[in-house]
Amino acid sequence: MSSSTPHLHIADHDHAKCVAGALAAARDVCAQRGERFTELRGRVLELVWESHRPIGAYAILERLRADGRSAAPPTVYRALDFLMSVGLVHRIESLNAYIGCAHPGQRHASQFLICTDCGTAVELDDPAVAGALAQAAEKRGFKVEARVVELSGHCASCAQG
Amino acid sequence: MSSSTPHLHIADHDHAKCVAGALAAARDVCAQRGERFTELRGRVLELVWESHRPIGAYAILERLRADGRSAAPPTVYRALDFLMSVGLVHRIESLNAYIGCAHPGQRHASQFLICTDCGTAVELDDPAVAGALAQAAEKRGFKVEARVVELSGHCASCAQG
DNA sequence: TCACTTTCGATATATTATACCGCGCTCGCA
DNA sequence: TGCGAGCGCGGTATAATATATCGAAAGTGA
Ligand SMILES: [Zn+2]
Ligand SMILES: [Zn+2]
Ligand SMILES: [Zn+2]
Ligand SMILES: [Zn+2]
Repeated sequence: MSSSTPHLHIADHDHAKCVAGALAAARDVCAQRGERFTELRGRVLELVWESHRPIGAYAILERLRADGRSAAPPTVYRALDFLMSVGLVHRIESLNAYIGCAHPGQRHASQFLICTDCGTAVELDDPAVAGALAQAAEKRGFKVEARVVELSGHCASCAQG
Repeated sequence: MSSSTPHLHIADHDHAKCVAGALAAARDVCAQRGERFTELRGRVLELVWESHRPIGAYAILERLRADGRSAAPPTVYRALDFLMSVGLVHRIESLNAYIGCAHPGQRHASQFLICTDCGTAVELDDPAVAGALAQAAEKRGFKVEARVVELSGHCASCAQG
């Protein structure tokens, strides 16, 4: 009910393939890094990829419980922390929510375009933005370790679909 | 104790003047917009400007109580919401904290450089960054309404002062 | 002074996140 | 094949951040 999906404005796509691809990439990344891709971690990643909208930790928790599984907040946060540590999930700071990484296994910057109408978040890896940020920081002698770049507004479809 | 100030790496400056300037600008902004700059709002703004480090809502709350004033969380959040609504304070999403705006009363973009060593946050209004972001969004037909740009790392002084 | 609006005090509660403990499974290795 | 070290996870408790709501007080304009 509350979560009946507003139209997904991301160009139509085969979302099952989308999720399968994410899970396959996850297996690869973990194998390469000698990390364990457990059943729980897989399920949490799957839930994060349920849509292209950022999802909150407690929403993930509810879905785990709906699976019949016993779960508490640490269950979710541990899995999310792991998935973030290996670069499979990003945290959206302005929403306290999590989203699957669009470029798993690749070194990349990310910038998010978050639609406040349909809720979707698109991850960019825009070199001009990354470059401008790097220059701005360097100019002030600042050594960057982490970047949060989140633009909120209206996606192309919602703005005037 | 816990909050004994680590060295402030912002180039030495007369911070009293810094705070006084912020309060004066605040009066102007509120007068221009027909908003009331109450004693509480002034005190909260002063506390936000206590240093150039982002400060949490509950830290502000403690200081209000230390003044002998009765205060609860809504006291602080109302004042912060007001100050943000008139552009005198920014929220740092990646820290759940608040900082005084460096360009009150002016239309500006802002990007923050947050030092994880000394805690200071510097607000930039870098046109190249703003331009690159605007272009990246426009290219995808995205209408931007709000921007969160926060780089964490080491400031020039801390990196190798 | 009176009606109206805004600000504020106060209480309760929601939402997001972490600290900690102990068990059992996995995996490397003898 | 058995064993120990470490990791992942269930479970409980609690911390940290934020909002909903209501009524009283104070400012505002007529
Ligand atoms: Zn998809
Ligand atoms: Zn949209
Ligand atoms: Zn100053
Ligand atoms: Zn520093």
